[in-house]
Amino acid sequence: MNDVLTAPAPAKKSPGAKRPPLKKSDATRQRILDAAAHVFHTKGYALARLSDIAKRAKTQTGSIYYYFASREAIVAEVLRIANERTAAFVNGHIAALPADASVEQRIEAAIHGHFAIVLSGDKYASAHMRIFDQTPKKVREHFLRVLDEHAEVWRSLFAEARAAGVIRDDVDLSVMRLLLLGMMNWSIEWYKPGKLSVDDIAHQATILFLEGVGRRA
Amino acid sequence: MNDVLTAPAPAKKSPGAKRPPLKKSDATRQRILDAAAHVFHTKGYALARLSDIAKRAKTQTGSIYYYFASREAIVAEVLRIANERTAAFVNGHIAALPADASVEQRIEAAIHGHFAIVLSGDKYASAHMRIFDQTPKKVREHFLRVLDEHAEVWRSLFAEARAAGVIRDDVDLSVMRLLLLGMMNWSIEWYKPGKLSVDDIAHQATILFLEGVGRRA
DNA sequence: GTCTATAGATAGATAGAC
DNA sequence: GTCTATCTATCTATAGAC
Repeated sequence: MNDVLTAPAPAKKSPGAKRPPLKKSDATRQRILDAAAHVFHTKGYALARLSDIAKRAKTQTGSIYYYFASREAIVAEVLRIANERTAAFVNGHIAALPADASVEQRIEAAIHGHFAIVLSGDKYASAHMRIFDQTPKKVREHFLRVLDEHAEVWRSLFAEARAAGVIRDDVDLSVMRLLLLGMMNWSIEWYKPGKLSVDDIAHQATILFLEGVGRRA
Repeated sequence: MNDVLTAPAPAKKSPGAKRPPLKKSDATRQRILDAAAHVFHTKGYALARLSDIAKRAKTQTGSIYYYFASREAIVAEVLRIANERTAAFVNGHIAALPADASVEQRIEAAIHGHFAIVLSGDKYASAHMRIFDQTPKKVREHFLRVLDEHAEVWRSLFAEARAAGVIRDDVDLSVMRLLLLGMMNWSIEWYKPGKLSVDDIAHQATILFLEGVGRRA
């Protein structure tokens, strides 16, 4: 179990000096993971059967065990990838800004990035939001730590904003960060593509977060 | 199944003109429900075994079926009670205000009420937050409708605020409502009693919602 | 009304052929 | 590497004694 969680990501060994040859077995493993992310997202962890995953991955239930030691090892890997992608996405949105962007602009970019990955159908990220707290305790505790590491981006963004004097003094930065993340993460529970785009939602959330719904005096 | 969901709450028949006599069987039923709420809250729906519930209710797994037709009937009843209590709590907080309270004050009261029931350990309400989307599809769909009815309080509060001119024109009321509820509901994922009280959190959330984190110009 | 015993079904995991 | 067959455990739900 612990192995599952603490083992580093398979260190893509390049068996020459060339690009990874994309072996057949890697492709199958990938299909299983993609299928798992999809099934977890759709049915939740509890109702996701290995047979559902196998079917979608066009393989057999038994075959899965050639790649993964257990059902739990599959979720763990799905969650690991989800975290990796989410962090990369948020960081990417921030990095895409011009070097002289204000801290408000960077917060806005981070919010857009987070909504984008949560709502735009990345199977792994949406599976993560959906199943995280259905997951076995050990797995959950492990990824709570990972999540906390990734929260560092937000923490430093907020600290910087306060230092720059753009955040009012009577709010607690940790609470604000957690409320903001909650508001974004929960959106998967209600958002249905339609009238409003993901960017619209992100924009509305940015207004709410930075300025509130109240009319300025 | 449908019976489970559409049946009205057991219509406390008073077999005289007196107060309900609190039969023994009612007490047992109540113990089972309380136990179920606790176990659901603690382990999630998927991992909650009828044997866990029976043990905590000091009865036997088989005995549960004297009171409930199925495992599903138990969750349905737990969710029904949770919704009832949450609505009553939020409405109660609003009603406790003086008659001439402003709409901002009523929104603040509603926020305090919602945080209070979610974070202050009401077993039913916290079970609801924790297990809702692990629940069988039919149950979930039914309570989504119930939830939507209860959202009416928030809708009218927001509509009133806009009519009173205290909400800025460039925000979508539905999106605001959903973001606010998400921010509150997700808080159960991170809140641990400690430095900050539930009221502190609610106060911070109210500032965030009405005024935003940004410093006023 | 509450208990014990057990039926019946399901699903994760393993073994072994190919 | 992938398949089929099966073991084993678990859990909901029912039957029937008391």
